Amino acid sequence: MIEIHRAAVRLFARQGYAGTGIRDLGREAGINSATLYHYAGGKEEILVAVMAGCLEGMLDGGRRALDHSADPAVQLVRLVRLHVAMEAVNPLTAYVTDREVRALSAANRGSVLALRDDYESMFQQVLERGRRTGQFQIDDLSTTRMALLEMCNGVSNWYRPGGRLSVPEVQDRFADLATRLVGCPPVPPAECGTDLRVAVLDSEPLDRHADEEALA
Amino acid sequence: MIEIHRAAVRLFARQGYAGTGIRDLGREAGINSATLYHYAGGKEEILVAVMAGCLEGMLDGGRRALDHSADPAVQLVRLVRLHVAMEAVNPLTAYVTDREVRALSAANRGSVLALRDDYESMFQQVLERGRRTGQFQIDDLSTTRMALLEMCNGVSNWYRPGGRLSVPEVQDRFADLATRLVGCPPVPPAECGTDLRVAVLDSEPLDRHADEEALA
Amino acid sequence: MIEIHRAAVRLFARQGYAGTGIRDLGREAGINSATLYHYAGGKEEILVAVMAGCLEGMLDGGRRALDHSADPAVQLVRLVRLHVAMEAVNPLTAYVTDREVRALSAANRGSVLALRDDYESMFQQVLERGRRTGQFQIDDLSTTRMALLEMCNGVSNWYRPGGRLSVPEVQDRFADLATRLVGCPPVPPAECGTDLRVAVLDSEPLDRHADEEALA
Amino acid sequence: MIEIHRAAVRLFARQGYAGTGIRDLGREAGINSATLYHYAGGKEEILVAVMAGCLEGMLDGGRRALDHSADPAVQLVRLVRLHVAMEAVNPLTAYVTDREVRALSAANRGSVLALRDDYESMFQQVLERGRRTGQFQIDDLSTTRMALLEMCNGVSNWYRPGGRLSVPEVQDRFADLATRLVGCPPVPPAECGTDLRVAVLDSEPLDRHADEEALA
DNA sequence: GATGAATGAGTCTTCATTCAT
DNA sequence: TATGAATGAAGACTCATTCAT
Repeated sequence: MIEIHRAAVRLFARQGYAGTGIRDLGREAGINSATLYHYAGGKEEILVAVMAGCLEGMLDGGRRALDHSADPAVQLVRLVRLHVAMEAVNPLTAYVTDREVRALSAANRGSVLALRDDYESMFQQVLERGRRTGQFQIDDLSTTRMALLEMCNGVSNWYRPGGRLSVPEVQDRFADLATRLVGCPPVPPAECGTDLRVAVLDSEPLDRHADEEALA
Repeated sequence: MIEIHRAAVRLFARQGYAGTGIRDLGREAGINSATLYHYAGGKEEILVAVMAGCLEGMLDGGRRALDHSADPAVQLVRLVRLHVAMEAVNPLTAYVTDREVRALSAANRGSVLALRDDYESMFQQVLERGRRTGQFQIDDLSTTRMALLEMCNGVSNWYRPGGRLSVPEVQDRFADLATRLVGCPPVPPAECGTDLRVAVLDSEPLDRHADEEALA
Repeated sequence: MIEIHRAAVRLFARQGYAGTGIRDLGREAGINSATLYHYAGGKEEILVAVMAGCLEGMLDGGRRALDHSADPAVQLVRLVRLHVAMEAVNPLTAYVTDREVRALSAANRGSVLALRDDYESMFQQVLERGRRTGQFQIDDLSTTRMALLEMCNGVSNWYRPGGRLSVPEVQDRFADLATRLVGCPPVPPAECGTDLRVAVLDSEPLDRHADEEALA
Repeated sequence: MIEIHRAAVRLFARQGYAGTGIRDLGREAGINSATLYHYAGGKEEILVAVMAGCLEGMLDGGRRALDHSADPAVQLVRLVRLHVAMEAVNPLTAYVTDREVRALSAANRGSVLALRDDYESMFQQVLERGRRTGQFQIDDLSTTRMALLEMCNGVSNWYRPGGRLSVPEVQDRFADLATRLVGCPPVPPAECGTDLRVAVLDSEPLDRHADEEALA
């Protein structure tokens, strides 16, 4: 049930997975904690479903970004725009997906990490090709990739829908920052996907009242 | 006792604060869990001590960085070099300090956040002055500050002492990335503090056997 | 659940509140200690419920005793007969109610003491009026009230249902002792409420096997 | 060490034996809890010593009271005057002695109860002889004895040195109440021991600041 | 004589989970 | 479909006691 996932994301973001009880989840979702098992199958199953949904959304978006053009600069900007939009539109889901991997049991952690590695390898490949073509001025490829990803992941730490900046504004800023980071000129708007949009995930809580200070 | 703090940081980084029991802490430190109370006074006290030690170390370093020169570019690079060194030399302590704030009770959270805000305002001020002097090309100041800090904080996610890169090498890379981010030319080595070093914190675990996969 | 309260009264009377563990309570009630929380909500909640039930029973009885007649001598004897019956019929509950007030946390202690003060003020008022009318020969009112109440409270220390004396016999004795104490002639049976009876409280243990030596 | 016993009585009266930790005792006495073992030998040993001291004091006084005269009325009044004085002069010690018997382990409980039974049998014998001589009008001897003792024991619940009444005043009141209870005329002052005094026990705390509300 | 260090067993309470209804 | 009841294990923390110093 969608409402369960939303309640879970809200609480996991606020208190952490380990710090959230199954009764908290039930109360937040408005159901009995035993009913929660009926629908969602258990605490870890909820977390896995949330993470899988988020990572698959990012993978889908990433593949579409790469398909659009063969130019590494265009690809990078489109990847970043999509990633940032995902974080900005679904900050709580993205936050939980990024930070609670360690809470998973070994088996689930493996499959989630596989998805994450798939996703991150897209960035790696684009950076490699951009350096090979001479478009990117990158000193250490791995360091740059990590820095870029951390910078983008961080959006879920501070951005909230309805805040000072619109999602496209955030995308513009980060597209600019990303090209600076790799040392290539800005990509003209025509090609960089200013129209790229991202859907609200099922697991993303809608109510903006209760969790404004979720991440302090 | 220092060994307790080290054990705590090791486990908090691996399993999270809420996911770590005080019996786990005792076992990791090689003492009875009751003895732990004798020395450290409780689970949250340990976390607070670790965080305060880390943040005060960063504040001290940051103040020294700013004192050295009035040039924003120099200040920025020195701030980044120190911050990155702190994260690279004490990755587990920095990681825990960054991510477990929500686990604190209200009173402790307040004082820890005060320290963190003090620290982050140094970056804010340097960026502001650099933009005012025209040395930095910054679109949105707040976004840039967050991106910069997230990028630097991320070092503790992937760097480990003894890894492929030395700490000075990481500092060099991030100094370069930071100047790119703010749109200013590289700062000549003579002024940017290539000699800046950072001490190993008391709370940073030394043993590299047990936590290789700590953050997966 | 009533059985939990009964088990609690049995053990609190035998070992004291602080000397009784929640596992003891569970074992005595025949349930898991976690189940006890499901029903009773915690150790102190149990004690508060027991005390409130007892004191409210005494207050109700006391009010009825005063309503029956305006004659202080009649009122006194009826108060004493009811009080003594309550102690004799529910000795363990009354014993715990009287002696474990200090175990309560501040908030609960306040409300319990308020009930007790209400009850004791009934005695005070009757004694005052009896002295004013000249029916009672009382030297020091406060001392007499304390002595009278302690004497009556003490019944729960030594009386047990099914013992040598029946409850009405104990009532007769104490009615006599009370009139002696205040220096007034015996009240004729017709008016003094020889028919006053008291109900067994929900919290009073029924089983007379396990707690014969409860109060030694 | 006397100071340890005093601290213990203060805390046992306020929080109960089971509710008082050995570290509390140390803190109250101003010494380390390990030192306490050196002098006093353990928690229960302290309680036993306090109780024994109190009961032996009462036994001594009781024997002297009986030796003075063969008249049951005189004996009763002298017993009561001494008992009440003991409770009034040493209220905390008497309170603890009366109420913490159940906290003792079997062996110690036996010997303490033996002392208490010895003491109470004095009252029993006096009452018996008074009834035999026709001086006392007693219905049920056992009930009267319990009522009398409870009434006198209760003094430690509400009397505090330095309060509204002096000790001799309390003695006067209770001597009067006791004769009323047994139905004999007042005993002339000349014979009833208006000069009977009682010593402050070693275990009785002196400081009246901290424990005014000890027994609420 | 006095204490800090140390601990196993205990404290109350909450946990995730199952199951009969 | 949905839940109250139930529990063993675990949560953080305190206990009375011993012992080397």
